[in-house]
This record gives sequence, C-alpha cells and structure tokens, in this order.
Amino acid sequence: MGYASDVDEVATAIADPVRRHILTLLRDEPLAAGDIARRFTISRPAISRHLRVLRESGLVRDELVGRQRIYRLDPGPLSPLVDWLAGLVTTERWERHLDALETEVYRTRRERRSSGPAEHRREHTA
Amino acid sequence: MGYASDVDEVATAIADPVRRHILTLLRDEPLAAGDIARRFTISRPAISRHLRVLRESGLVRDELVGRQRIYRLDPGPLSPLVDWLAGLVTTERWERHLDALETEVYRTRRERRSSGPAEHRREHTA
DNA sequence: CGGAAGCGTAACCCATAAGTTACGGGTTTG
DNA sequence: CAAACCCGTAACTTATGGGTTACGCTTCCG
Repeated sequence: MGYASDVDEVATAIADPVRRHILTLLRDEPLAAGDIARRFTISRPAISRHLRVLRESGLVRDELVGRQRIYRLDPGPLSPLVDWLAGLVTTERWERHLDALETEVYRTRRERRSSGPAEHRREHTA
Repeated sequence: MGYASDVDEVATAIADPVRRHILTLLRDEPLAAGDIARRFTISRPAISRHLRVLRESGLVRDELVGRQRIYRLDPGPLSPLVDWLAGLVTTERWERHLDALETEVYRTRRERRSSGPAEHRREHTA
C-alpha cells in the first residue's frame, strides 16, 4: 500500500519528452550534467531542473566527480508503475469471466448440493 | 518509428492520478460517465474532460447507449509505452557493448571492403 | 591566487492544465 | 410535449510546469 505516490512521481517524471530522452541517454551510459545538456537545444538550467525531477523520482542517481556531477540511470522505481500497468492489461477481461465463473459455480453448488467442484481448469484460453 | 507521439499522449494521460483511478475503475467493468463522476469529489465536467483526454489517447473507447455514454478500457495503446519501459530496464548495460560492436563492424567493413563481418564477439567486455 | 569551467538555484515570464459554473443538445418518461 | 435526466462544451479562473536570464558556489588550472 502507499505505492500510489511513488507511481505518481515516476509517472510524472516520465510524462515529459525531454526527461524521457534523458533517460534513454542514461540507459546507454552515465553522463555528466553538461554532457546531457549539450545534446539539447534548451538551456542548461532547464536540463538541470529536469534532472532534479528525475532525481527526486529516484529514476536517476547522481555522484559528484570533481567539478562535474555524473548521472546514472536507476530503473528500480519503475517497478510500481510497471506493476500497475501490468495489472491494467492482464486482469481486464479475465476478472469478469472469473466473476461470472464463480457466480456460476456458486449457483450450481446451491442447486445440486454435494457435487465436487472439479473440471474447471482450461476454459477458453484464447 | 513515430511511436514517440503515441508514447507521449499515453504517458501524459497516465500522469494524472484522477485519470489513473478512472482507468483502474474501467479495468473491472465498463462504466457510464456519470457512474464514474459519482465516485469522485470533483465536478462532473472535470471528469468529462479527463475522459476526453483518455479517449484521445486511445486508452478508452466510448459507446452511446440511450442517453448515457459507456466507457470501456482499451489497454492496447499502452504497448508502445510498456515497450519503451522494458527497453529502459533490460538493455541498460548491454546495449553499450552492442553499439561498440556495431561501430566496430562498420569500421571494419569500410576498411576492408567486401569482407563478411564475422569474428567480432568478445571485445573488451569490461 | 585569480580566472575559467561546471552546476545548481532563484526570480521571473508565459503556456498549459485542471478546476469551477453556466449552458445546450439529445433521450427518456409521465 | 413538457419536464427530468445524462453528458459534453464553452467561458473563465487559478495553479502548475517548463523555459529563460542572472547569480553564487565549488573545483580545476595557469
């Protein structure tokens, strides 16, 4: 429980195209803030703020090396969001069928008492 | 190619907590606009606009039934985003080596024309 | 040690997004 | 057919977000 705010921060972080592009850059290799900024047309402070959002979401970790700040990707915080997405796609239909199935089972149970509830695997898997 | 804008629309749609909650409601069963609005404290027009965003992102399909508009989830448009996320987590390290490998292949190709690109596994993996 | 390099932050501007109330069009119903 | 219902849209207000310039701190280097 309480994942909601995590999902929210990560989802917000991912919602911006610039931040998504930063993440894809960081996917390949760690980069200094300036190296990242140089790949965009927008100003360096703008990138700096995007990096802060990413940092606060946990998607990125930073390390000071000399006078430059190295950023590297940390995909861990994606998990709650990915789980949420997975939950959306998988149980969508399914659950309704399970409900229907369950209802059916109960109804049948009530009607003909004392009949073992076997033979219920392998419905329409398609 | 061109998935970028799809990802953007879906990512934006998902970024809002109200819209995420609407999606989870629709995961279990189709709902009329009013039924959805009734589960929130904000006004009905506000929900109506959230529904429009979801509609335009393709995450939701609507059908007019009498005087009410039934919304149902369509998780299809999530795929590009999910793919992008998957790409982030899996190929994180890895890809660098592939890139290096590929570059090496191209370089070699240019140098010695018409020589098949074999023998290139196991460069400096460190 | 003084200047340049590298970054983050502050202050500000502008566009967009989210909320509200008011309204209008289509549909059911008495 | 008039009233009630369901729902989207318009007009408007306010909050939020992303961009810019100006500035300050720390670190490297001559």
